[in-house]
Amino acid sequence: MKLSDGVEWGVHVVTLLAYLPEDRALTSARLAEYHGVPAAYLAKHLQALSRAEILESVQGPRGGYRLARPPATVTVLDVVEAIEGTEPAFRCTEIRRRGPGARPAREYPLPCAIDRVMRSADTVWRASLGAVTIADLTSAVGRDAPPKSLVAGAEWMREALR
Amino acid sequence: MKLSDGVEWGVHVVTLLAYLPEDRALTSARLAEYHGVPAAYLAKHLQALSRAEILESVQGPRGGYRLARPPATVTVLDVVEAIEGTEPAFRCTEIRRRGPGARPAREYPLPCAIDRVMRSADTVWRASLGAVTIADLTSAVGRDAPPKSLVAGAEWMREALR
DNA sequence: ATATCTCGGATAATAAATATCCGGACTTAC
DNA sequence: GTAAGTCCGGATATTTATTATCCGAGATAT
Ligand code: SF4
Ligand code: SF4
Repeated sequence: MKLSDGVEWGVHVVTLLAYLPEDRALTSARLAEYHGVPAAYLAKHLQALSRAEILESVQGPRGGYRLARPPATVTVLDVVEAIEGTEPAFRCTEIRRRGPGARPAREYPLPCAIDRVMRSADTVWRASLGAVTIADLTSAVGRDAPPKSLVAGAEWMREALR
Repeated sequence: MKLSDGVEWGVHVVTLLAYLPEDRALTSARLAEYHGVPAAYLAKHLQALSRAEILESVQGPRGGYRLARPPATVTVLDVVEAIEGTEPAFRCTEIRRRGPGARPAREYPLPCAIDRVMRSADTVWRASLGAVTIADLTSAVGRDAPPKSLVAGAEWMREALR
């Protein structure tokens, strides 16, 4: 069980874009450069974020990606689900219906006890991620990132916007 | 993000073994037959459960696997971690230390905000799984499995034990 | 109008994780 | 003592995830 690398990238990208001036955008190549990750694969995840209405893309010269809505209305869960998908980590294979004790499907209560436990764990996991917004992250970054890093980041963004 | 199939199998196996008479054991082949899953692969997961001290193996004729401790002292989390491993689904790649804003490692607080969110979600997930024991599952099964299935299961076990 | 820049999607190659199989070591019952 | 039966660990195959490359459609600044 492992989350895709894209999840980390996605959260970072969205957080960075929260610092972007309104009405500007950053190109996928720049975003990849900033984070030091493979551009092609990041682009794929950016498309997913775009489809999920978390980012919006603007084409042509001076185009790129920017946030589609205010950081306070986007949760970490939104980003995770856009990239990783929404189906639960545990998928029942109905193995109880294969063995010697098998019965017709309608005799089984759904969902079974095991599935209930797994689902409930999945639910609290998602709830926990859903309780934090991107706005929360940016304020945390402002609080505990190294100051010099913030300055360098701001400088880089000025440069990237020409 | 997807849990290994072995997790479902493992939970089922441990639950079934809770019904096994003291001082007997079920062979991995029988367990695979009962659940209708590939024997060789199930065997691998059983080894993991054995290493985790959840099952204990007895070799030679009349050997096989049985529970290593009472069902009430084994949580679903124990089984999941034995099979799936204990490391969190989100592993930080330290991408913030690759970009233009990069600083020497000691300037960064650990863990960062994003990692904290992910860790905390992982923690509640595990806590949720850790709150349910195998004993809880067996009583749930007794409560809502189809009666005919229980009878057939008991019959099968009698036969399997010769 | 047009030349240029960007995303969007499809395709292919590579790497990694997962699922499967097999032969050897060990234990037990007789 | 011995032979049958079982687990154990490593080798193999299959699937999935990641990375890289390409071209077309649409948008925009000039
Ligand atoms: S008992 Fe539950 S977890 Fe197991 S196969 Fe049936 S529905 Fe799935
Ligand atoms: S900011 Fe946090 S999640 Fe991102 S790379 Fe650094 S430690 Fe990992």
